[in-house]
Amino acid sequence: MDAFFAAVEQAAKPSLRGKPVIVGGLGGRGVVSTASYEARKFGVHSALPMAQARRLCPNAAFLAGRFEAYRQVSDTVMGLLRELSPLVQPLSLDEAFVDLEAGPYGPVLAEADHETGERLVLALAEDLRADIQRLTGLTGSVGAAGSKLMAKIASEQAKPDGLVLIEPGQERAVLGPLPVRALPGIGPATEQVLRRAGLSTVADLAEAGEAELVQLLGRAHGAGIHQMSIGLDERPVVADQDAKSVSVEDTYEVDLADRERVLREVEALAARCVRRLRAAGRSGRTVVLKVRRFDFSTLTRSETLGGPTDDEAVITATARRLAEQVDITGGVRLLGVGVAQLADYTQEDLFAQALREEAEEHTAAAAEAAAVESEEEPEAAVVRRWLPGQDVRHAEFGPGWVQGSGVGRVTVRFETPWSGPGRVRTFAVDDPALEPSRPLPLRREEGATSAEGAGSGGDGDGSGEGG
DNA sequence: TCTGGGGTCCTAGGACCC
DNA sequence: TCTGGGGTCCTAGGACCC
Repeated sequence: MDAFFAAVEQAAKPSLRGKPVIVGGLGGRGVVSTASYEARKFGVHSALPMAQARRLCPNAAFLAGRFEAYRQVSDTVMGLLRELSPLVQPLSLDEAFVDLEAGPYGPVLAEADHETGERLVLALAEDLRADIQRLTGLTGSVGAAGSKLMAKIASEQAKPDGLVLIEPGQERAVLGPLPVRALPGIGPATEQVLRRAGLSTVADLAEAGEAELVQLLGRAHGAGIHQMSIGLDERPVVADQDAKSVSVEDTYEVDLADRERVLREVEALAARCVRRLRAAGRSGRTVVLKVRRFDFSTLTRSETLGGPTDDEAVITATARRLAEQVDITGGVRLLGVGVAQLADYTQEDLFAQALREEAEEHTAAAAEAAAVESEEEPEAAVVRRWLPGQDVRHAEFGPGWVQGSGVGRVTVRFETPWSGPGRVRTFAVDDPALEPSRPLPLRREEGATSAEGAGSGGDGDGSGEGG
């Protein structure tokens, strides 16, 4: 999908169509997740610090992500891919490999002569792009080729809103002139190593040979890069696999200096991590703590337990213990808690879970009773956070989205994916007529089906982060 | 006003075991 | 009694991807 998150926002918010839109972390330490093509003209791109993006493109709409909406659209698109073949490998919400040979057109493609097969692939791809456009209003780009490597390269060349087919036999001709960075798996560090060795294009890599690349990059990486450089890629398309780890992390607006505060945050992160773990129906054996210090130096500490667990008390205590051992002098900008070595539920887990839930019910009931008796603690009024881009509904004015918020006011634009550009109104942040709402489907017809689905989103709805 | 969040894979050293 | 040789597991770090 082209500029996926930003494109979903433009589809959902008619007033933003044709305008620069930037989705990402809006805090002082945020980075750009996706910039619309209008914003890219100003030099804004993924991973750019948001502060720089604001300088480069001050008139853009800056929005926090709405992952439930992106997941809905993603489900629709992935559904279209599965019509082409059951063998679909999603790489993210907006990208996937499809093995056409494994699908209904496989036998036809195998029989067809070269030219006929090529025409069929092109027709399938154009139909797919049209279906995506029809069902979501968004554009996607397709790369077609004989391997995952070349399909990926082709789709990059096709963007935005295009289709590129690379014929078998043309691999080396296409790859040769590209910069080494075009190969997946070559990032900034590898690029530097290669540049120092005088290798800047893929053709240079092919010429260098496997021995030299292994020398420079190590056994696995070097051999893999060499294979790719000569257009060889035998990796199969593999259907969606179970996650191997689950983790949660937060970067704080201001570095944490206080040990007690760090420990409290670690416990909160561990609780969130456990919620995700359990929502996925998994348990884990290794608990990982991640700490990024004031100077951006990052360390991890881990502990492997005797067996897999999804017990919040166990995971929280382990994370806490790890956090007690790290030096936080100078301050901490990020904390993270993860669980690895995942397994599906075990009997012990279910048993421990039942015990704990029972205990929790007792303590919760007791706490409630105590709270009632001790005549209402002055529960700090939960100040609702209105995030730019967020979906809301007003009792009188209907559905809209938060355009901005500050000094006790929140500005809402009232429009929907199928309305024209809407008008703006301002309210007090605690206006009872205004409430957060779920994303609207981009097309009126679908939605009932795709929005509720079989809960494939896992952590998307229901389980919410509480308040 | 530098540098998110959620992942995957690889490497390397030490412990431990046979 | 200066030195083995694999294999596996654990821990830590780093590169990379979207």
